[in-house]
Amino acid sequence: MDDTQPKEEAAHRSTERGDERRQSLVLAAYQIIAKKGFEGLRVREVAARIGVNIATLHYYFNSKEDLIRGVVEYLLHQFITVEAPLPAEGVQNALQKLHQSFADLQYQLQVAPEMFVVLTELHLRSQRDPAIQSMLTALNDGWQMHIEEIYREGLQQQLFRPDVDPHRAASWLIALIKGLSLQVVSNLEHFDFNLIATEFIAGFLNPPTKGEL
Amino acid sequence: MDDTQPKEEAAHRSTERGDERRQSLVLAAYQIIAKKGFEGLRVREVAARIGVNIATLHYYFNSKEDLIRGVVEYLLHQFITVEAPLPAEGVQNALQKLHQSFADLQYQLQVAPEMFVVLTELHLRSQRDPAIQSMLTALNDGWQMHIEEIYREGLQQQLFRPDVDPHRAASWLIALIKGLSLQVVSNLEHFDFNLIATEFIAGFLNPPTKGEL
DNA sequence: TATATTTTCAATCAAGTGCTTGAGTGAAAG
DNA sequence: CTTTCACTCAAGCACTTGATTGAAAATATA
Repeated sequence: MDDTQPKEEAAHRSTERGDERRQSLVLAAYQIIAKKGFEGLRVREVAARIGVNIATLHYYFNSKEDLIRGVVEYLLHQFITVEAPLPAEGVQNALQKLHQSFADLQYQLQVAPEMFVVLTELHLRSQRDPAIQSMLTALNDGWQMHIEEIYREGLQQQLFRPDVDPHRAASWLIALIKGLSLQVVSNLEHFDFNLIATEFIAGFLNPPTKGEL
Repeated sequence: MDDTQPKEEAAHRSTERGDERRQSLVLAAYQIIAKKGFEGLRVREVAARIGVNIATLHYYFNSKEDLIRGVVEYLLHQFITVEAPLPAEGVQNALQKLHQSFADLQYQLQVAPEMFVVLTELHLRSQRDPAIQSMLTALNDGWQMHIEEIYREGLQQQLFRPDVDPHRAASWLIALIKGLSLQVVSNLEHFDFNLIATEFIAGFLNPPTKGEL
């Protein structure tokens, strides 16, 4: 039996053509959510954007919630893919890794700002939807651990002040990134991420680097 | 003439009873948005919560959008009231003011977390609604200036490193606060604001205080 | 080929959705 | 007593929403 989850998304077998349809529907929904929020998501519009009938959508997704689940999975996959260990071009030390993390995020924020919009939508939804809550938690924890690990590495390499707490430092960084992306996405302010990365990381450096900023 | 704005909210004269009704409707809408987001806001429910007919609601607010405008005004007023200069119990230096700002926010986050939920909802809406966009911008700028001023003060008092840029420091603090509140509101993490305030502020202190953390 | 399965569609439904209509209410002003 | 006023409501209008149906078309399988 392949009932890995009690709630299966749809009662159709996996075919190449079908999987493509599914994916394109999810993508369409994702784009609509990015543009109009969950508030503005209509299954009719999702179907129309692909050029299929509503019933076709309901053939692939039993319900609107199912479709949304697909969107969440798609987003998380996107995010994780980006967050994944960089195509190692030589060994990097902790500092370089931190810089790289900032650079990745800046790139994503430029190239796919909708990702952060939808992510924020999910943040709000997570209050009411335990399923989204747990998925967000998982994403968050993964991110947190990734950053924490870098800080631990940096501590071992004695790059940071010995009193730096990896957990707290990582929490900060994540909160800061979320806040910044919120500001950017809302067009309230634009930031120079290189500068931010440099300054933020410098705040934890081992020898208090005077005048290096 | 008192046509300060072209779009008046409703065609009714201001009476004590009427203003109360208006306010209670706005409050009800605010609570529903906090609980279910804009996605879950129904004018019928707003009216029902107060125990009046839908038509009564539409007597006070020409449209749902009008009602939402009222909510935004209410929220901003709340926020500004909180952000307002503290009941000065003696003169405070810049450091104390920064700590106080953190304390205020922590208090609000505990006492009225919905405020931050709705604020985040507005952040997302601001992409599509220029009116909200400008209101948020105004709020943000006011906040930013307030913090910047504190930093400038602290620089003058030589409390901070001379290379600290007030604008950037304030931007950070605001972004950090927004990120933290997002985390807290989503139940992803809980923070010790006193600790955060201390560490964050310490990062900009003038004599790099070793071992003070 | 014939048979079964998968995919698509037009048409439809019940339950909402924001908003309006027209008829009132009691209190104050004339 | 009549008129005016701010205010309230039951009823319902026009439209939208997520979801379903039954029958075709497309595709695969025997």
